[in-house]
Amino acid sequence: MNGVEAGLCDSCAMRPACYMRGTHRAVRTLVERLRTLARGEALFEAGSPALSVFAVRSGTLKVSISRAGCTPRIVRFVLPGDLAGLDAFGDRIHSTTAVALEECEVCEIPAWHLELLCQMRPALAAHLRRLLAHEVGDAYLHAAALAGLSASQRVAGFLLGLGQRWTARGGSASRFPLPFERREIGDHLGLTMETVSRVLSLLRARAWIVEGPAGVELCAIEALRGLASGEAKLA
Amino acid sequence: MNGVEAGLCDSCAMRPACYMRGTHRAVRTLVERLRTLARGEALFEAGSPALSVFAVRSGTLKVSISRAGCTPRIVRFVLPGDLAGLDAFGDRIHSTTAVALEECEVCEIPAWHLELLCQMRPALAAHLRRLLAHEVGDAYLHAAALAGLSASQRVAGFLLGLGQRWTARGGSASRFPLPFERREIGDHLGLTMETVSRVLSLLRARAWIVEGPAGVELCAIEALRGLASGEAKLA
DNA sequence: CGCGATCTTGAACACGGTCAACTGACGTGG
DNA sequence: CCACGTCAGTTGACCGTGTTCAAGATCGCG
Repeated sequence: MNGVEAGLCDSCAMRPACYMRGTHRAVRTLVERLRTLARGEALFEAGSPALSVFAVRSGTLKVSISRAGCTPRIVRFVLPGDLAGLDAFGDRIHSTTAVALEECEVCEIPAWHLELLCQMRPALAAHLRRLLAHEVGDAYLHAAALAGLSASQRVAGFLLGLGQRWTARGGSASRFPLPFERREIGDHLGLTMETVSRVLSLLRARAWIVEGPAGVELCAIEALRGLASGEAKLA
Repeated sequence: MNGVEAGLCDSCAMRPACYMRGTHRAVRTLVERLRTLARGEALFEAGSPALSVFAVRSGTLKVSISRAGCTPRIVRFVLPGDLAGLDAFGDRIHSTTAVALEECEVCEIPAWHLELLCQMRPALAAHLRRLLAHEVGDAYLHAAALAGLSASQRVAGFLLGLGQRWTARGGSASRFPLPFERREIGDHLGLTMETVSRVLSLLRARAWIVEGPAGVELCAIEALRGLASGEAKLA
């Protein structure tokens, strides 16, 4: 728990700030504690006070928002290295719920601590603004996709986007885990489980993807790109 | 241009920071200059360097994002008092385009100036984080609406949401200008112009809204709420 | 007055949702 | 060890919402 772990922290969004790096003095750590979440366990829930920001070391989470009277919609998936709970900087009340999709390890960073640090290190404050601005941009792109793309475009774009995110973490753009249920993918893309299943079945039939226990492999990235951009269709 | 204007600045998102307040020393102003935009003119465009943040004094803008190969989608509408161009804090390149829907007056705030000020005034930095976090939350809610709501729910929710935003600015929740074309509303809600027109026609036929040259009046807020939440339907 | 842009309305179609049946994997208990 | 229940996923048939295409209506403005 003291000292940075090789690999694990390399692509963490909080790396520029994290005190753990290279020190063994627990008292100097930015991270209050390491939390472990079991599959299905909530990291935070909408409506609860937002006191901390979380950096995910391992595992994936889904972040969802519920509107009165409809099923919760997943606004984003959190991969290792991502932050969750940045809405702590809003009204100090979480507007979203984050649930672990598998066993997860997260660093809990008290918001007051982070804010204090921001006052002393302008670069950190700027970094945080950058992360926030990036999240806004991502949300806008997602909304645009929901508003304008067909089911198969959304699914293809989703897979390609995941690949991109994994490469940014030192993984492969074409082979990565897919720890989501069909329903969860649908809740993220504004589709039903059945539609997601149908599209994935077609992609498999075309051998553009292969699904296995370890995740998914994108075998025809270019074809998927054509599909996502609308140049090609899944007749 | 020096000194705050009564009313105009009262509900500005930058009010806690704005140097104009109560001073006549032009050199102490946070605002670099006041820009006037004609209808249709762009405040900034996607891909261009993001050097400033803008506070809108009067007029409304549309902020849109384009994905390759499809028509631009409007991610939000900017009302007087709102900020535009907060994505300046991301990669220093605008990811969106902002276009005036009518004659607009905006305060241009250089990003470097704002950042400098943030270092000296932690409260301002926190305020900015709050604005950013709020924008994330709004974008998530919008995405959830696009993913899960029917056409009439979206339109009703859009009108109610606009009313809310106008009340926050000291206006009326039930009578406000509607300077958007059908097509623009559709581009925002993920619908076609025709569908927006049909829904609005039905709302007019039910006398739940009245449209005039001055804008729109919501005559049956409760009915609209029921529609937006899905309890009622526009048969 | 006449042109163009916006808005409206209608009719046919297609995409994705809904409902339902079936499969296969996994875990529990007889 | 197999029977059973459960749950995720698959696949099919049907249907409804919203899109598409097309024809007018309305309004602003030269």
